[in-house]
Amino acid sequence: MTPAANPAVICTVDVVLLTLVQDTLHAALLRRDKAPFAGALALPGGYIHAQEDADTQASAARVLREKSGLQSPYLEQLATFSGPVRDPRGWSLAVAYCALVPAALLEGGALELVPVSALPPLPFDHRAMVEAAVTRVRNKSQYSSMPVYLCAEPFTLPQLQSVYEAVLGEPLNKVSFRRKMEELGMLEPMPGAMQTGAAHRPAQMYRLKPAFRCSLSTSLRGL
Amino acid sequence: MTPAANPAVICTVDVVLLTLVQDTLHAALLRRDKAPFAGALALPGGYIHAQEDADTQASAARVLREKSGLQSPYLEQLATFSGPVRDPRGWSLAVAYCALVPAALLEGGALELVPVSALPPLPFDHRAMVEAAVTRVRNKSQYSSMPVYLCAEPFTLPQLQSVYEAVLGEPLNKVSFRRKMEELGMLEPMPGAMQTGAAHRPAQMYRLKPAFRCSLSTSLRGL
DNA sequence: ACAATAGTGTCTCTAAGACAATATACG
DNA sequence: CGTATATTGTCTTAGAGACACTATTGT
Repeated sequence: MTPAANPAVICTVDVVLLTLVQDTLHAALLRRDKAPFAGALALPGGYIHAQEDADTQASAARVLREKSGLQSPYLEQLATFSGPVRDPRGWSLAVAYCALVPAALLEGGALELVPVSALPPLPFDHRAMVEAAVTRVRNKSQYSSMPVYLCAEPFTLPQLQSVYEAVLGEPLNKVSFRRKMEELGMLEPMPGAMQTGAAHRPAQMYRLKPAFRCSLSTSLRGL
Repeated sequence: MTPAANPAVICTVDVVLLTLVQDTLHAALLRRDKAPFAGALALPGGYIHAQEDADTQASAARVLREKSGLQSPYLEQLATFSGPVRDPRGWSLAVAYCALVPAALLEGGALELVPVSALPPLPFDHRAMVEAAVTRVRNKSQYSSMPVYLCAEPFTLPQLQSVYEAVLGEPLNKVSFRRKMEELGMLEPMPGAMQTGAAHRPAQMYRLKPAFRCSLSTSLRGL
């Protein structure tokens, strides 16, 4: 059987871009300007460009760049959604990616931030994609440093803890949290950099160790 | 932009079928009878059939059925691999699935079982797929009941423990293991069924509770 | 000096692992 | 009865959370 013997599959990528606004997870939505579902809010997505994309991860990065201007946030493959009915144009396949960025980077863009707990009706199976992304982030937050990418660098440990608490939806023990961050070994204090200005003891500023920066390259086959 | 504006992407599924032979993880390989790589050992895989497949999970189940006769093992989406060079025919995309079956079900099939630690050179990026599957199984074995699907029912707890130990590659504490199985709550003892015949106390036989049988339907969007 | 939050030391409690005692088959 | 493995009870130990104490800033 040759490729031509099968009707073409519509191949796309969709990006669930999550960020934290006022201690609440928000998904970035975009108003569609083309059919199908023109005018509706949906996840940023687009066709895979076989001419230019090195792989679907590159497609997702390109889509994100074209639609939001963002260059290289945390970007991780989520899952692939497919079937004959999810897209009215026909049998389609969408590789969903999850991106995490600090909210400050989204200022002024065309993206609309909506709390993941109050999503409007979404076209395709975009709701399932958002739910998969939120589930993934919540799960990985329990044992990994994933939420770090929701935090603008540099940050203090109390700030980072509140990010974890927002994602997990529950308060964390301060001592345990610091022990955990210590043993993950991904953070390094910035000598002399303190968060000052408040009427109390200043907090040490931290940043990701260089080895963990820009995970675009390392997360390719991470799981 | 219309779908036709983009060169067609070659859409396939590949299945990493894992089983346990003599306490060692083995992957099932098949000798390819068509180009590319005709004659080489490779993962069972095939084109997505947009006419007949309800989604890529169905494609994977169909490929498995056609190539091995297996009906409904544990089947879970792993990741999607893509790019211009992985397939000599052109820019391609393969949704990789991981299947787990007891070795007894593979008797007499055309599949060749090879220890995952001694894979021959594989075409496409099939080696990366096997590695992703093994990593996934090892990770999930630490906290889930995934290895149960490598065990033919009914089984005894000592048998199941040895399956876990084989997958994880390390001995487990007997008391902790039984506590863990207890709290996972997926197993039920079969009243009166004992593994007899050996010169020692017989072991209770267990099986999966019905709710956890045939995970094909439940693992669709499991992660 | 006081208020407020950062950072650390220590106690307690829970859960995992080690150890060991008991149970039950076959020969 | 002896041997071998299943199953269960108990002790020990490591890690997580609670609590509280010290540190350091601005007012």
